[in-house]
Amino acid sequence: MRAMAEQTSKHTHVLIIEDQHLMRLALIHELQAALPASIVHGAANITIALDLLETHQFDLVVIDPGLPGYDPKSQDDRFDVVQVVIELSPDAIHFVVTGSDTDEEWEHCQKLGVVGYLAKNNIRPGALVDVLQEVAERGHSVRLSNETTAPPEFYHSGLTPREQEILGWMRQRPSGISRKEIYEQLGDRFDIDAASAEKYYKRARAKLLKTGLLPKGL
Amino acid sequence: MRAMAEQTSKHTHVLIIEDQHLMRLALIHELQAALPASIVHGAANITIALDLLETHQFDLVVIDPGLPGYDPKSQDDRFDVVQVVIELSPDAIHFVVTGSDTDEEWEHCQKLGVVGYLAKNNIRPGALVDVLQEVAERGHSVRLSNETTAPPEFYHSGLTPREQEILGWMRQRPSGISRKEIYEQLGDRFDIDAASAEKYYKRARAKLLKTGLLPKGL
DNA sequence: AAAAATAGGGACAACCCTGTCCCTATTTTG
DNA sequence: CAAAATAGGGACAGGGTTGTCCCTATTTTT
Repeated sequence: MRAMAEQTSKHTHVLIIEDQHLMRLALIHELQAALPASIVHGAANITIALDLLETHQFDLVVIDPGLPGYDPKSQDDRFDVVQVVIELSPDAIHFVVTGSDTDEEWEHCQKLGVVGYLAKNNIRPGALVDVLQEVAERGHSVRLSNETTAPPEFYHSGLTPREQEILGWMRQRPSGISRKEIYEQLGDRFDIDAASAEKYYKRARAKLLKTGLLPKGL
Repeated sequence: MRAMAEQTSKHTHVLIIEDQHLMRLALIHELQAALPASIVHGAANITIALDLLETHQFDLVVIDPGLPGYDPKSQDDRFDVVQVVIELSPDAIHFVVTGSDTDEEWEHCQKLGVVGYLAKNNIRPGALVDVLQEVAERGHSVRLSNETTAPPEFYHSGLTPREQEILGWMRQRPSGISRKEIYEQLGDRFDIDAASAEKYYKRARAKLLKTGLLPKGL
C-alpha cells in the first residue's frame, strides 16, 4: 500500500546511511550526479535508517558502519549494522563506505551481500559513476585506502565552478604538453568547445591576476 | 619574496589538510561560504601540506590528524601531524577535525595551540560560521561527537537548491505550527519574502507530485 | 623568418535560479 | 458561518553561468 507510489516511479531510490553530515551530503550529491533520475534519502543514524528501510523500498543502499552508538573498534558491531540493513532491503544492492577499511572487512562484508566496498579517502568526485559501472559489469567493486598523489587544490571565491574545474585541470598539466592540447582534452571531457575551455582558463587567470594571486604554474 | 603577493592580499588564506576527498571538498566549500573573501588551499596528504606551508602564509589551518602513512591508532602519530603543522604556521589559528574525537585528545591539542576541535559528525552545513565566531569571542570552540536527532533527508534531482532547502525546513515543521509561520521564519532566515518561501515550497511540492512522490509530511 | 602557441580581451544568446507580485479555488480553523 | 490557511497556479525582471564566436598583440617553437 504505502509502497505503491514509490514502485510506480521510474526513479532510482537510494539511501545513504552516514553520520558525518558533510560526508553524507557529499555522497548524496555524488549519487545524484551519478544517477540523473534519482531520489536520494539520507539518514544520520541507524534509527532513522531503519525507519526509512521499513517504509520505503530502495534500489541502492550505502552504509558507513562507523555509526555512533556502536563501538568503532568492535568488528562485530560494524557487521551488525551492515547485516541488519541488508536484511531489511534484500532487493537492493549494498555499498559500504568506511574511513578505516581493511581487506578482511571487505571479505566479510562480501559474504553478507555487499557488492561495493569503498575507502573514504579513495572516493573522488565523479568516482561513483565508475563504481556503479564496475558493479554492473563485474558484480562488485572494491576501492581500498590509497595514498594518492593528488595535486594541491586551489580555490578562489571569485571563480565560477567551471573556471575552478578548468583551472584545476590546467594546473596538472604535465611538462611537454601544450595548453592547447589540454583545451582539447577538456573540450572532449566536458563536451564543450576547446575554445570555450580556453576562454574559461583565460578568464580565471585574469581574475586571479587582478587580485594579485597566481599559483606557481600559472 | 615569494610571500609578497600573498601578504598584500586582503583575502583570508586557508589550508585544509584532509585525506578524504569528498570531506576535504566539503570543508573547502564550507570555509568559502563562511569567509566570503577567502582563498582556500586543499592538501590530501602531509607531503602536499608541508609543501604549501613552506611556500604560503595562512591565516587558518584545518587539520585532520588521521592521515595515511600514520598509524591511526597511535596518538603520538596524530599529535605529530598537528605539532609539525602548527610549527610551520605559527601565525595562523588551527582547527582539528576528526572522525574519532576524545576529550583527552582535545586537551592535548589545546596545549599544542589548537583553538578549534571538531568531530566530523558534528559539523553541519553552515556550522563553521558559528565556530569561527565562537573562536573570536571565547578564544576556542569545541564540538565533540554528538548523536544528533537529525530528521531524515530527502533529495530529488529535479529540485533547485532553494527548493530543497525550503522543503527540508518544512518537513521539520512541528505539529501545532502552521505553514505560514514557517514561511515567515524562512523569510526571516534567508532574508527573502515570506511569500517567496511559500512559492518555493509550492513549486517543490508540485514537482514532487508530478513525479508521484511526496514524503509523508507533505 | 615563418608558423604555432599564448595572453587578454569583447560581444552575444540561452538558460536556470532567484525573488517579487498577483490571481483563484478549496480546505481548515475559530 | 466567517476568517484564515492552504493548494496550485501565472507573469516577470534581474543576475549569474555557460557556451560560442571573434578579435588583436606578444611570445615561443620550428
